[in-house]
Amino acid sequence: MPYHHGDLRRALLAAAAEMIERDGPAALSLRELARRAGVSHAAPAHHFKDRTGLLTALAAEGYELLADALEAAGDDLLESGVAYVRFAVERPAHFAVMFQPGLYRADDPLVTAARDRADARLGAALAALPPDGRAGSAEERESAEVAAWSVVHGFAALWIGGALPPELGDDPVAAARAVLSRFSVS
Amino acid sequence: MPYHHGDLRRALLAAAAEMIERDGPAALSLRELARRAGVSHAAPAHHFKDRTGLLTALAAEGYELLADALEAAGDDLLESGVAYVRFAVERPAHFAVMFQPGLYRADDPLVTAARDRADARLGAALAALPPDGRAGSAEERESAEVAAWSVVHGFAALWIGGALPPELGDDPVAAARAVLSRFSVS
DNA sequence: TCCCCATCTTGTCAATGGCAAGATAGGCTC
DNA sequence: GAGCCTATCTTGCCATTGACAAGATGGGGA
Repeated sequence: MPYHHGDLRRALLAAAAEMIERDGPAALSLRELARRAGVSHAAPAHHFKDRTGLLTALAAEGYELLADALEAAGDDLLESGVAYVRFAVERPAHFAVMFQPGLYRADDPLVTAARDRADARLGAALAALPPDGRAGSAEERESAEVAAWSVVHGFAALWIGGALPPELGDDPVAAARAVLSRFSVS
Repeated sequence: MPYHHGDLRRALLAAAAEMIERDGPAALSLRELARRAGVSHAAPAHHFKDRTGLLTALAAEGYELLADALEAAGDDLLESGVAYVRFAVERPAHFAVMFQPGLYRADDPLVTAARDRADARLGAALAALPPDGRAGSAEERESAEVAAWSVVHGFAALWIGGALPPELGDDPVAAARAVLSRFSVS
């Protein structure tokens, strides 16, 4: 084992995601991460400063991945919603950290930049709302966009939390497509 | 200060909710709780066994409170949704714990009983869907119910997380009413 | 060749959760 | 009213953790 790990930062982030996915953000231990990576207990501190710093890096990475997923989905509203859910289900650790701003430094430049990118993609998809092009007042439009975002986010959160009825099946993406396609705003 | 606190269990639960509301479930410290209640560091263990036990009690209390709120809202779908959001905003600590099953013992009898009660009330409100009484297939009905629940839950989660645009104002209940009233399923 | 600095290690400290053993007191029985 | 019984609370202890300080290592550039 070389003195220099070579890719410790990435290894720590991956191990952290795995650990959070299994036992939640509260169970994340820097020392346990270090043991898994085969380095000393103080090595992570050099890359992330402290525990909050690691979670901050995870959140930034999460927003980047979410932006990528939304970008790949294009401007179609339904496909963007499905991509949002797929991201949440495939990266539950990132998702859990991202939407608990108290866990990390939400005003970190890397985080805000990535979040802005994701928000822009989300806004572009929501611009397709309503499909027929008729727009009401600004308040009505705002309410409709928030409603659309809420369904998608709520479905993802409830699925991850295991709160949804088992009748939906075990494929979250298919279930999301079925549920979201039934949604419209008047 | 008497040797016996008199109402330590309730005092600890209240202090825990306050603490979680400020800094999240991860920041909850049994010893800090004990200090605030003016008891020794091991006193909480008698009432809750361990940290997980305290969070389990909080989750059970949360489901009871949610069931109460839904009960007071009656069978009206919109009012039930607003009540759901009001509960989440007024008791963010309970809400945060309840929907992170990894934090507590989700199979605890007190938890499952309270959750069943809340689920029953939720189901009763969702039975009013769709308003015109025309029901499609069982799958379509399931999708519609999950969609309705998802909007409400997603709105509450995003509001608590501070992720929603400030244009919605600072009154979550009014904003929820505006957003949810614009929602319908086809 | 030599030095600089990013990377990693060892050592230490306060705080935390959890367990064990004992002290206290309110209430019940007789 | 005397004595016990048990829920409640305390003191003491240990392993683990996050954070910090100081030092070791070695790759890359001047």
